[in-house]
Amino acid sequence: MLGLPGHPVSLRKIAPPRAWGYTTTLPQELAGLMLAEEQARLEAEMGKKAAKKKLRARMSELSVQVAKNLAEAVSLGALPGVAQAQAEGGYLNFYLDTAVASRDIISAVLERGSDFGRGKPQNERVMVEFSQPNTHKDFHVGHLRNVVLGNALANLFEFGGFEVLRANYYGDHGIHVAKALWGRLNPEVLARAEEMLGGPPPQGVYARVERVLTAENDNPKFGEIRATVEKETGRILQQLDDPASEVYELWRQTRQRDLETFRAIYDELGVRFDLEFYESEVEKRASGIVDELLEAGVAAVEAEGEYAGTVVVDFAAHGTPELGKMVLRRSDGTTLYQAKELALAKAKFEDYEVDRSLYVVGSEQSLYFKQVFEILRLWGYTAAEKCRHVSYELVQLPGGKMSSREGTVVPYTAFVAEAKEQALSLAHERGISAVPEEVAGKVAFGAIKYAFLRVDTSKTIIFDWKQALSFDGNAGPYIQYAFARGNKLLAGFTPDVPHLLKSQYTPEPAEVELCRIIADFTDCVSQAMQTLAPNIVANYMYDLTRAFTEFYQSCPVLKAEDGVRFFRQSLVAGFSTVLTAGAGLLGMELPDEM
RNA sequence: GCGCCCGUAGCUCAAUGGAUAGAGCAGCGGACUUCGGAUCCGCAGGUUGGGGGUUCGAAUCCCUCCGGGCGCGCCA
Repeated sequence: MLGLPGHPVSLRKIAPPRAWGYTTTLPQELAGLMLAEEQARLEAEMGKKAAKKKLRARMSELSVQVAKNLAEAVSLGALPGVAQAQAEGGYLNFYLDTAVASRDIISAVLERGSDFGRGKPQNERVMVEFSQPNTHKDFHVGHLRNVVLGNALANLFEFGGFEVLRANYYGDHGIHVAKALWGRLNPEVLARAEEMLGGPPPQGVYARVERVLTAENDNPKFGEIRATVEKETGRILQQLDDPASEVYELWRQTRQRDLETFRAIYDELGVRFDLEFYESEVEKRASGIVDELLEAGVAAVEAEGEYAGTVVVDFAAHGTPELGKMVLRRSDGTTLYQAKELALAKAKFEDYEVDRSLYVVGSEQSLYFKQVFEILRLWGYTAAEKCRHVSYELVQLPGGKMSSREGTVVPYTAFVAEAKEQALSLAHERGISAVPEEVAGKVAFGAIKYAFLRVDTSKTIIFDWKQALSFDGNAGPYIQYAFARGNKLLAGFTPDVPHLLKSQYTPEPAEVELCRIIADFTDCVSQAMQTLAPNIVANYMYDLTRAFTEFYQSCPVLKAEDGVRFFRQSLVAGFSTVLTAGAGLLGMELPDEM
């Protein structure tokens, strides 16, 4: 539009605190081009650094001048909605007519309602696998990050127009189960071993047995017990596959009990799954999968060396030596975990015809998933290209890693109970004695979910009770509180878009700012989806809420005269709509009052 | 040893390569007899771990060093 052949002009939104509009850095880019020749000459003369220094002032002067010239050359008529073009420093800014832009965006929100920001149907099916808890082990706050994250991602893809299948994959089989069952079957022996070890045992049978198996202790008697445990857990593991055994029945019952516990947690968190896979089921197909991979030439029997007799995928033979080797079947004929993973992946592709597959799993599995996806690719699944490991860092304690063996995990139930109590006591402090349990729950879960989601997934969360239970400032309840306040301003209000579009009201700066942020919602959600980063939405929610409270502070709504009140109520309604949509994406509930 | 990730204010975190690096907490000082004080406003706090490079422009990209986390198993 500015007649500059061959040079792309990109417009960006003006950096937030400044104004509502678009900007281009074209003047600076042009200044750089215009002085390039001279710079080359100077560089030869005095060296690069000195040349740059010398040209710096002229460069910025020139870009200012170019910006001015361009601003004068722009014909505003050609740019609908733009009120003025202005040179500022080396930037060329296009400012929107904020009154018009504000009315337009509020109207758009009120018209589309809860569909505002929603993507067009993509005609593509994406499976999001998350949570994957192990039965016979405790559910702790580390697992919570996964659930909350996976759920938010699934919501984002749904909102983005994809058909989403939420999948869970329960670890209900394997050595950890055998260990837990041994502890249940041999409580006296376990207690005796713990006596020798001293110290308080950790919570949960699995953790207690695990401690006995790994603790340092020189007592020969203790060594005997340990040897017994090792032998018997091996036996239990085999019996798990024999429905006639007594162990099998115990497994069935304890497994069922744990699955119910998990489901109660998901229910409480407002998370549902479309599909539930079980390791004990998938396992049955694992061996056949290994045969298929052998036949396909992806895997091979190892002839010699430390892996002699196993079935491995040697990535060096397939052009990706950096992935090393992956063993699929032991030399004794039993399969490894990854064989189950591949069997499950095959089912996902074939039975559910997924186009994309997301695996929400901790970052420590990063190499593992590279290997798995590469095997799928070698196997011929084109959808393997669209498999993603959604990696997130662990939740740690100030003293280091959470360890069930050392009894340092923060159990889910204790944490949630504490959060609810905190919500109630804060309400009491504020003089509201009759807080409905329901509201306290929403506030507590809002705080928890927001706390986990606002942080970039690549950052380790150091769990701190005080901080996790902070309900002030940049926290979930701040957002909920604003919503509750906004609600009060909407009693008896009915949106009327045609009327709004005719409004002659000139909004105050706080109102314009709120509108500007509302207008950003669409970009926010698509960026969050594309980068698999729900924290973008969480941070957006905070910005949006902050703009609202500033508006609330400076612009009376109910007390304003009719025309102004109508505009402001429309704005509040738009805010509430977007806030509700964003909260829905994060899996956060917004109480009508609190 | 090799690979991946992280390092931003005292603490916890933001910032599609773009303008004066922003919030919350903690600290200090304030707020209209007006729609809800889980709120708002102000002050103070920064060599973006160090160094080099690329670029008109770097917290962001590249190299290197330092510090921290994780992974590299016939575990799951």
